[in-house]
Amino acid sequence: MSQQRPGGQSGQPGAVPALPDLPEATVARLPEYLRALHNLAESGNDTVSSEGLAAAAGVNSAKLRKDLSHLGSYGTRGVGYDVALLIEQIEYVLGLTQRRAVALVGVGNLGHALAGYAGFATRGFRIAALFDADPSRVGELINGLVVRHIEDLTETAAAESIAIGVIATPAAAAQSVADQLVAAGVTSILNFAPCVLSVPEGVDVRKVDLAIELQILSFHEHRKASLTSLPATGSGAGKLRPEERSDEGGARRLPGAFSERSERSQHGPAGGLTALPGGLSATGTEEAVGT
Amino acid sequence: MSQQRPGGQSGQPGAVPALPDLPEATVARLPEYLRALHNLAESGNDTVSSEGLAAAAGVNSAKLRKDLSHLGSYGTRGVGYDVALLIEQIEYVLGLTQRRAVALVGVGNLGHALAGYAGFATRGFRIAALFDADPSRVGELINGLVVRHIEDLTETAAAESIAIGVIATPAAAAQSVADQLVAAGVTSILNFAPCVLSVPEGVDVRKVDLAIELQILSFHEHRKASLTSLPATGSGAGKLRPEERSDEGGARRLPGAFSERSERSQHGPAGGLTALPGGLSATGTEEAVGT
DNA sequence: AAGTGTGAATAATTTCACAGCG
DNA sequence: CGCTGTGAAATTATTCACACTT
Repeated sequence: MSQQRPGGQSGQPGAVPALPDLPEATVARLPEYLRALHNLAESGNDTVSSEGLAAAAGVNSAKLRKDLSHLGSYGTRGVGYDVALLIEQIEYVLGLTQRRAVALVGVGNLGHALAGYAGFATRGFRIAALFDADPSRVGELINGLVVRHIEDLTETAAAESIAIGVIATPAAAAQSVADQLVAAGVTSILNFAPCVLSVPEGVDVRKVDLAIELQILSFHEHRKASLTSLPATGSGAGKLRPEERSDEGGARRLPGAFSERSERSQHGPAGGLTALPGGLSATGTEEAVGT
Repeated sequence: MSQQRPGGQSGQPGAVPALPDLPEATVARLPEYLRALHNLAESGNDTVSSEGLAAAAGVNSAKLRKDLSHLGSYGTRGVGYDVALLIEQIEYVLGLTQRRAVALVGVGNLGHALAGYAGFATRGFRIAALFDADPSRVGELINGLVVRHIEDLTETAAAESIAIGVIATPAAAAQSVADQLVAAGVTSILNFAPCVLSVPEGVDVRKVDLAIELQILSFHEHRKASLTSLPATGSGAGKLRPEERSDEGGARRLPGAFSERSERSQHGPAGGLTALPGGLSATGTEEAVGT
């Protein structure tokens, strides 16, 4: 049963993939489920329904069940999912049974914060090395790790079996750092610099850009404001024209007045989640980056 | 022409929306285009083709054209897009014609880094206030701003017209902070704490979770490793079983050996982008969070 | 020619709704 | 009965390919 896509990418009929190739959207949500499950486990729950887990993870239950079904799923009808078993399964699928070594490049403002991030350790990773190009920073001790010069990257990457590189440099340096990471054999990169990286096939890059997140929020603010301040401007404003210099002041404070889709994609807005039933508080015990 | 969805959410036939309601996926990409456009403008280009802009933004040109067509689009056939005009349009749509005020709650490790983030200012936002719950931190001066106690939030939010709240507290405090932000009239929240926030309808929440990003990368690492280390294990390994205690050592270093889809969703991997044609370097001038 | 804008085709994702198991 | 697992439907997103404009 399950296993919707038997053959994977390779058309070869005989080969069975060692791992199911999950839809990307599902992969992106598994970590969220995992966190919720850990919270539940800590609260003493040893079983949970799709409804309960979905609420704790901020998705709807149909989506959750579909996602879990892709892993072959380990629920019991009429009962729910065994929390410990599901944790084990998801951690396995995500490759978290081994603690992966992370190299952080760029120990500026953000780099410092990341180097001190406790969530690294608690969620399956180990910061193994810090690098910077600035000689005046090399040698500095951060959180028990010494900052090395970027030129030592290749050597260190091999010695520490670096699996993931995190780029926290200015944009101007990011591509060069990425090239060096790739040359050192790193095939997964998390990029905090606001620029597009070009990497060879087989290398995964994920990007986090604070300003982009804010700009997306800004769009929705703009949208909400334009909907409320001109409630029924029947004519005019045919299209979008920068002339509308409104201050968007209109009415503040009216939650419940709109009816956008109540759930959003990816890391997007988690608005409109049905309030949690009872003891399943969504508030966890882990800390934010930094504390 | 264009304007695929004339009526917007409201079924009312007479009402014309002040803003087109763009697909979420498009909204999420507009900031990336905007950044690329600013880079192009700085490099002296005053016009760009969809091909060129797409390359600079890390997407393919068909997607870019479709995205831009949703805004009514301002290109010239046979020529391309006017860079300055497109910048103006996108900034308008994203609501960046006004500099929005941001309140940052939690000035720990990460909060400090965010408070010093230059991209805030350069990309349309103004950090207007810092808050923390820890009395020993209140009064501290960060980047020219004094840290206030969280209790002053409502008052300050009104005085400074805070549009967006950024939560950089431990997870345990995040829900409470979100409640206070909402109570103060803030309808957009960027959450760095690893937990799901429950907010009333009409409030947008976006989440950034470093550990989740790493775990997604971990999945792909795991996947790549299992594909290469057992190249043709015809039988066995029928499903996913945590027994496989392999070290995934196998073969390191083989870019170009796999053939995943060469482009990825949302903020996901930007792998496989065709190398930029000529002068359009994707490397910008902006800095990463922190520097 | 060169390159946008867009219908139509395809693919991915989400949601529905319910059969069937414990 | 309650709740999972899942086909089928609905929705959303991406890609193709080309008519059409400058």
